[in-house]
This record gives sequence, structure tokens and C-alpha cells, in this order.
Amino acid sequence: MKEYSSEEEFLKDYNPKEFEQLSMTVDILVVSVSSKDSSNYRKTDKKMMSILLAKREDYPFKDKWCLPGGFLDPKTETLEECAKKVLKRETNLSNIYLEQLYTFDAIDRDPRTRVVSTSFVALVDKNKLKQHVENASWFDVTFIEEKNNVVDIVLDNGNETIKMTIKKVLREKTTDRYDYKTVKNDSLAFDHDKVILSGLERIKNKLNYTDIVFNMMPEYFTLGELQQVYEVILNKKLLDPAFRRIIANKVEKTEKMKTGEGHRPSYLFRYKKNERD
Amino acid sequence: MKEYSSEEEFLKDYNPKEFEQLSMTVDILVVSVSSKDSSNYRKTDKKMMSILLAKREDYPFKDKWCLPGGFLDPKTETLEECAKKVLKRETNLSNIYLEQLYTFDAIDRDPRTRVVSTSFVALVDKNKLKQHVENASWFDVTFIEEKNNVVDIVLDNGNETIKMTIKKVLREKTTDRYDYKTVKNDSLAFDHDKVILSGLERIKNKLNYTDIVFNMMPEYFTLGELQQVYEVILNKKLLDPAFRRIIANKVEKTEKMKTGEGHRPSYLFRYKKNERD
DNA sequence: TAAGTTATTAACAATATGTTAAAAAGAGGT
DNA sequence: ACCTCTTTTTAACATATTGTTAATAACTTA
Repeated sequence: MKEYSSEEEFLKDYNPKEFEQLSMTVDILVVSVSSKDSSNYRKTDKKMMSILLAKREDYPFKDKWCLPGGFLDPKTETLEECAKKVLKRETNLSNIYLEQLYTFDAIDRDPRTRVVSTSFVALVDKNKLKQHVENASWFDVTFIEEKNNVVDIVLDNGNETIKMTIKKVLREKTTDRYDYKTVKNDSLAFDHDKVILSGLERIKNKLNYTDIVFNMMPEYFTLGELQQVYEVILNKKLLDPAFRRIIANKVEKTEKMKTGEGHRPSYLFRYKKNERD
Repeated sequence: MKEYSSEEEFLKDYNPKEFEQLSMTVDILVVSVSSKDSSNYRKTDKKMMSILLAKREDYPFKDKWCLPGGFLDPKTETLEECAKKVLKRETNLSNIYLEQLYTFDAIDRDPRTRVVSTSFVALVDKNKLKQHVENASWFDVTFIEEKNNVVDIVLDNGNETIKMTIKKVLREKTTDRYDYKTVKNDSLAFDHDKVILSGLERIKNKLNYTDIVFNMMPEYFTLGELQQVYEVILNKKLLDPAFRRIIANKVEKTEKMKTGEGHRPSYLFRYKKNERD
């Protein structure tokens, strides 16, 4: 091996292809809440989580659904910049909550060649979205966790239903971390079923000790609406007084009211950023 | 663009170099606890966190310290397998706690070319380690967090002291996530100062809601020793009765005692894996 | 005006955590 | 043998947080 006497001298000679190379992509789990309102006069609308999927137009996995994503250009952009670019394209939004989730890298996750993918979670308020996105569609999420660590996820966009089943296997030396094994997945490209499960669990965990939920809420909301969002993410009913105490210092009451719902009107609240929790 | 009629046909034709490629590495923050015992007869030993660093033998960053790591071979291994390989080389241990931390990818983080690095945290019990590792050394960690989100980290291996200063900048749309800006770092290669801070914060956060601490403990330990480890990771004093209640259902008392410490002997405890917490 | 529905909060119960203080017991020194 | 030092261990109480029940409020529609 040639001897160098300085960092500069070494770099002048360096051949970037010295190590084997690979391609990278980003995949983004874009999450929002939707309200499926029933048609009766009392609008007991039911909040659901919904995620954005795109239809693949090319091989591989042609005509399957997948998470919005794209290849990283190693010359010019970081993974996060690439993710923001994809988000801008798919939602026309910028300045939204974006968090690196996990880097998925099973050797055969892409049938073409070795492609490592760093996934992100983005949280958006659906009200701010532009109307239609080419080849993309929002799917409501139903999440069924069985006792034996088997999870069924059902996605529905009104026309089409996608089902997948994943088994969670406890990792060695841990009590709280899992490997995901796909049991059944016929409609989603790549390993995006695992990305979805991973992202949904991340959101669920973070709900209790962060303020992320407000990234999915409009500026003004009732406490009932906020509670419904908590309930759909945590997948369980909460009791009103307990819930209100817990979020009390995260929101502030405004003068506005929401009326016309067929029952006592409620105050509209707003997110209040706190110094220290 | 050529038209294909099946996935197989497409793949037969696929050129892996179609997209720009890059190299990937893994970096591992190997964390343990050490006991610096003072020489007085009452062995009021002080626990510290310690991390493993390696001295770089080649360019770039020749002769600087860095985290153990290595290039990924995209043909044959996953990131985690690569991390396990590095761990085996540096500590001769396998079957240890290993968790993917974050994928660092600043465009200029490696002066040679674009190298994206996925970092891992490994937790080990130092007692299980082989004696000496070539070119590697354990550094005790001192962590000083200033009020204004500036963190000083001091690393010491007995011969050498490494100091670094990092500023934490709150990320947009969040109340709990930070970008790290290096203020001062003269001795650590690449962006490993950020990896270290990121990993230490991850451990600190997970301490309260997981059982990770026991990966750094020997099989038998006193509650005083366990409490010291909590204190050094959380960087604050805990009150005995409160601490004991909190960890009560994670440990089980054994018949063994630890004596000869110059004070009342203490029972030795053992980690007890729990059904449900 | 009555019925139905959700909003809001008071009041109490149960649990969890913070704090003080006291008793226990080995090592070392005299 | 006894005293001192030290840490271990636990009891007892104080405080804070969260769970639960139930009562009242206020709108919409019939």
C-alpha cells in the first residue's frame, strides 16, 4: 500500500470505487387522520388513521401499491432532503413533521440489486393537502393485534382493500423490540408492510411522551376530536376526565365553539407549546 | 423505455448501475460500565459509563480515535450482520445487545466520497471481555449538559483525554428532537461525536421504560451497584426507597451476599425477566 | 317541550412516587 | 469487646398522578 504523509495527499489519490457500492432509497410513511362520517343526522363521525400509498407504474412490483419514495442521488442530497423532495411531490407540502424511522436493508428486499432504504415518518394535517395526487391514494388503516404477537393490518381507500399479516418476534436480549416476519402480503411492494407496522408502532409509542399528535390536527379542534385521535392511535377507549388532565397543559381553550353537532357544543382548543413538560 | 410483460423479464435485463451508487459503513457505540475504585480501604468505587474507541491506522483521519466500524459488503451481508462481525472482531463477543441507532449521511461526513453510515448501540458487560484488543481502548465518559443545550463530553482512557462540544438545536415541528452541531471536536474522526451523543441520549431515554440496563450488569449485583449505574446514566442522584420500588419487579433477591466492603453486607440480586410490565 | 347526545367537571378512589428517618450489620481501629 | 464509620434495608408518611363514577350543562331534532 502506498504511503502518504498527509490527509490532503491521500485524498488526491483516492478512488471512490475502492469499496463495493450500492443504491439507496427513501420511503416515507405519510400519516394523517381522516374522519369517516356516517350519514345519519347526528354526525357521530369516526376518526381513523390514514396513510398515503402510490401505485407503482414500472417494474419491479408493477401495479402494486407502495410507500412514496425514491432513489437517493448521492452526489447532491441527504436522505432527509430526498425525503422532503418526495413529500413535496406527493403532497405539495413542505415544513411538515418528518422523522427518520429505520434503515431497512434485507439483502433481497429489492429484486433488482442491493438497495438499502431509509424510511421516514411524516405527519400531516389532511386539511392542508392539495386535492388530488397523481397515482396516489389515502388508505384508512385498521390495526388488529392478536394476542400471540400477530398483527393484521387492513388498508382501505374506498375502492380497494389491502390486507397483510405480520408476526412480531421478540429480539434476543430485549423485552421490547421485535423483528417482523411477513406472514401474508400480496399487494404491497418491497418490504413496505414492515415499514408501515414499524412506523405505526413508533407513532403509538411517541404519543404519550411527545406532542406529535398536533402535527395531525387542524389549528382548532375540540377535546372530543383530539381524544378520538388518541383512541384510534392507541387502539383503545380512554376515559374523559383522565384524558383531559393528561393533555391539559398541552392545549389552550379559545373563545370559539363548535356547534351544530346535535348535542352540547364544545369549546375549540389550540395547541400550546410548552416551555418544559 | 423498453416494455416488459412480466417481472421476470424485466429483472433479466436490469442493470444494477442504473442509479448512482455509494458506499455504506456501520459504526458501533459499544457501551459498558466500569468501576473506578479509589484506593482507600473503604472501596467507595464510583461507577462510570465507558465506551470503546479504536485508533485509526490509515487515512483519512489517520491516528485519530473513532468508533469501531467497517464498510458494508453489499453482496453478502446486512448492516446488522456487518455490525456483529465488527463486534466480534473488537470484543470477541457475540450474542450481545445490539440496536440500530440512526443513519448518518451528511454529504461531507467522509472526505473521500459519499459514505452513508448506519450506527448501532451495543451494550456489554465488561467482565465478559477478553483482555486486550489491538488498537482499541475503553474511555470513561463524563457528560456535562449546560442549560443552553450545549453538551460537553469528556472521554478518558487513563492516558489520553478527548473533549468535544456539541450544540443541540431543536428540530422544526418538534419539542423533543434535536439536530446536533459540532462546536468543537479535534480528536474524533468523522461525525462520531454526534453518534456518541445520539447513542448516549438513546440509552438514557430507554433506561426508564426498558430493561436494557441489565445488559451492562454482571449476573449477580447489589441494588447499590445497580442504582449507581442508573445514576451515572441519568446523571443525577436517586433516593434509595424510590429507586428500589421502581426496579423491584425487575430483579429477584438471591441467597448470596456481598461482604468485605467495610459496611453492612448486601444481598446479591439477579435480573428477572417479566411477563408483562 | 321532551328525548337523545356529547361536553364538562366535581368528587372520590386507587396507585405511584418523593421524602424522612430509623434500625441493621460488617470492617477497621482501639 | 466495643466504638465508629459506612452503606443496606425498610417503615412510615407526604405528595402527586391517574382511574372511575356520576352529576349537570347545553345543543339539535322530533
